[in-house]
Amino acid sequence: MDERLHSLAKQPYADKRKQPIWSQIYDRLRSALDSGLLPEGSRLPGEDDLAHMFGVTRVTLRRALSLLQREGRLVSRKGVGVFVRSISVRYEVRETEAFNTALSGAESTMEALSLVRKPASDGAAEALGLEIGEEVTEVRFIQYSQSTPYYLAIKEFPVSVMPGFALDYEKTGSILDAYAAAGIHSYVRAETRITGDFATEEEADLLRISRQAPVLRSRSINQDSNGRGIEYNRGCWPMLSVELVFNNKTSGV
Amino acid sequence: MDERLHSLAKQPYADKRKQPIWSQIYDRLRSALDSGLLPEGSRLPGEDDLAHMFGVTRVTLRRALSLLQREGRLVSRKGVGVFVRSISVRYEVRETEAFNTALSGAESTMEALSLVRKPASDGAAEALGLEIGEEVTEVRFIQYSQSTPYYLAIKEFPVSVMPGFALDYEKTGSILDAYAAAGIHSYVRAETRITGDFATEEEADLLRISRQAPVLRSRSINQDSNGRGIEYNRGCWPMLSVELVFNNKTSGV
DNA sequence: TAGTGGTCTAGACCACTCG
DNA sequence: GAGTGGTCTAGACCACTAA
Repeated sequence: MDERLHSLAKQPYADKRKQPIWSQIYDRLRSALDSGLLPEGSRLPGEDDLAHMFGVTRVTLRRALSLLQREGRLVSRKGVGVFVRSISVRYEVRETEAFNTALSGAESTMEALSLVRKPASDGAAEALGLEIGEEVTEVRFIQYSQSTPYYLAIKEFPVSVMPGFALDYEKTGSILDAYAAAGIHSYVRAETRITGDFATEEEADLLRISRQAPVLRSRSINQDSNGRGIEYNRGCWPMLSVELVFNNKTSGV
Repeated sequence: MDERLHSLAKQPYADKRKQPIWSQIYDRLRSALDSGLLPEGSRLPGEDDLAHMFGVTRVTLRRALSLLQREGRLVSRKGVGVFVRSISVRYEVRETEAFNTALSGAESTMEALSLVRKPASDGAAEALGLEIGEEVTEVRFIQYSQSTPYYLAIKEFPVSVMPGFALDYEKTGSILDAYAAAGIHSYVRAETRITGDFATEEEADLLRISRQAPVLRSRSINQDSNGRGIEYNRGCWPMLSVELVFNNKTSGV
């Protein structure tokens, strides 16, 4: 398959006044990714080799690579190489369903990174109506699909509402069960706020995307049936790998 | 104020093993933008001058500039210069309110770019449950806030539901009035889908952002009180200039 | 015509990773 | 130590815009 990449690289360029060379290289690499010529997880040839193959300088080649990195299709690891990141499909995340981690037809695993008790963040305190300095149980999650990380979340649960959350969650591994153990059998996603941003260094490392890659962020509030705030959630996806779906089933206005 | 920019540029750089020079230049330019040293709409010195001021090559300087351009804080116009784009605040767009153009405390103007009758797009046909080839009235909008464009929209209204839309809208300039003229006095935002993407060339020109700048996209469906699809809307914001807010007022689950 | 941003080259040195 | 990606330089030519 190195040979096929060579033949892709050796084609003559179109008039560069119409489309810059770096953009043409980008197109060719993208087609190589789409066609499976460069399969997910595989390593690209070194930048020196690639630049030579495409008949350009490393600077020009890197311009094409960096665009693919920002899109989340490639990831570079310093001193190691450039790798194809699996992006496959855009996941549909239904914000209005019973649980916000619902995924459309893709097996996914949610893994807790940390679980600590601490004072509520400013955002959580305001959203949940907590006193200053009031404590929450903070859990950090990362979600994988086919071993590719694609979602980060920080959830805060007020200790005053769910004093046993840490134990309940560690025992069952389920947030819904921890809700139930605190006597909460129904809740509603009261508000969701969506913004775009660029990944922080930590987020980029965890999601295995390049720094400065754009991400979608959500901040949401869960309330129990009495309107009491029970969860504040901050989430983050690589921009191109998710589609958020909001439904209103109510009729009339 | 050129003098203040000079003094900002002439400060010595920190250890470049800790933070690359282009990143340090980025930080200084950003602080110049935040502090108002480079006011909105103003033109930056030429790249040759800036590079000389910061003691680096144009290539290095441009790396800092391009990041600010992708963020939508700067816009370059070939043969003219680099300008400060007003970004000011993040607009809150409440998707669940009566009308999706509701803005939080900012005077804004919506301007129709075009109004044509044509076969429904694939997305509209599927979303609104139209026959193949069924006609819609398509209206393209651009929304400004303080003369800065920040929202593009393409709306499709089925001719079968609102045969007089074009005339009604042109007469009143109001979508709600055109709804009413067709006998629709209440409707609901049935579904909204949010994705991230990069601006197309046309979008970048209209929104006055740089090419390859990330954008937030929405695709939404309006239904009348009988559940009939009456509008399909595709919208697009510069990624960093909007916050989308979704509320669920229903209690219980 | 003069000045601007957009592109590209041919080098160079560095920090990092891994065998 | 060898190979990798990350950064930076000092030039150059081009297309575009406006006076």
